[in-house]
Amino acid sequence: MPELPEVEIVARSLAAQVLQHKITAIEKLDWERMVETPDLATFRATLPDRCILAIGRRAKWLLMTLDAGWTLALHLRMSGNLTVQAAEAMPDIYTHLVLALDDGRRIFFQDQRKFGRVRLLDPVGLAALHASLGPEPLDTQFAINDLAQLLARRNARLKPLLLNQAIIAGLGNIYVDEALWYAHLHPLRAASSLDPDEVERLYYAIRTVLQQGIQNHGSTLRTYRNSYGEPGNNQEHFAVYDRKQQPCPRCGTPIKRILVAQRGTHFCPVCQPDPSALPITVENNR
DNA sequence: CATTACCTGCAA
DNA sequence: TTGCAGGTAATG
Repeated sequence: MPELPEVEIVARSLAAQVLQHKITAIEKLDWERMVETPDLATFRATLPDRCILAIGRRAKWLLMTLDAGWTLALHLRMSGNLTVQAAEAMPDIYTHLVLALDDGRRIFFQDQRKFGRVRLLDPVGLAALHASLGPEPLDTQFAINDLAQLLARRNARLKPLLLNQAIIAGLGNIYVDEALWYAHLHPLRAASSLDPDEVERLYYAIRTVLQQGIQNHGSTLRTYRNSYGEPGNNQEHFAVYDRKQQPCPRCGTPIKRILVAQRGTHFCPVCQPDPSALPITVENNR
C-alpha cells in the first residue's frame, strides 16, 4: 500500500520519535521470512545495541541508518505499518517484528498480509539497493529532461513503465493514476509517443501529486498509518483513484476503471483520450 | 510482456 | 464464495 508519500511520512514521523535511541533487543520476530538478508542468525546478533542515527527513504524503502555502518531497510509492501509504542503496549497477532528501545518504548512492524520485508545492509548492500532503483522524482536534481530520457525510445505503456521502480522510484498504483489524470495522459499511451509538452505536463503532474500526498499525510484506504498510528487524508483528494463511475473533477465525465498490467487503473475517458483515438500522425513531408 | 505467487481480510 | 486490495519477485 504505501507509496512514496506514505513512506516519507512514516520516515519523518519515526525520525521525530526515535533518533539517537538505541535498539536494545529484538523482542519478537515470528515471521522469519520477512528478513531477506543477512541470514537470520546474523540479523539477530547484529541488530541489538545499534543506535539509530538517521532515518530516510529511498523509493518505497524506509532506511534507518545505524551505527557501525549498518542500515536497516524496511519495506511495507501492501499492508505494513511501522509504529512507536509505549512500553506497556502489547503486539497483536499481525505484529511480526518488535524492536525494543533503550527507554522502554518499542517499534512495531505490523503487517496483516506478511508481504513486508526487512534487510540489514552493509555499505555494499546499501549501494546495491540504490543502484537497483531509478531516480527520485522529488529530488531537486530530477529535471524534465531526465524524465524525457526515461521515456524516450521505450515502447512500454505509461502505466506499467511508471510503476517500474527501476525506471522511476516511489510511484505506485494510486499516484500513477493521479499523475496521468493531471497530465491528461491515457495510461496506455506508449512512453515514446509523448511530445515535449506532454513530457513536461507529466513531470509537473508527478511532482504535484507526490507533494500533495505528503502535504495530506499520505493516503489511507484501509490500513496505512504514520508512526503515531494516525491515518492520512489524501484519499479525500483523489481525482480518479478509487472513483470509478464518479464524476471527473474537471469535466464531470464518469471515471472509468480498466485493468492494465493486472492493476486496477482509473482515468477520465474525455480528459485522457484513448491512444487509438488520437489523430493519426501523418508523416509530414519535410 | 503477461501470468503467478506471496498472504489475509473484507465487500460484493 | 469469489474477487479484490496501496507491491514486488519469479516464472513462462
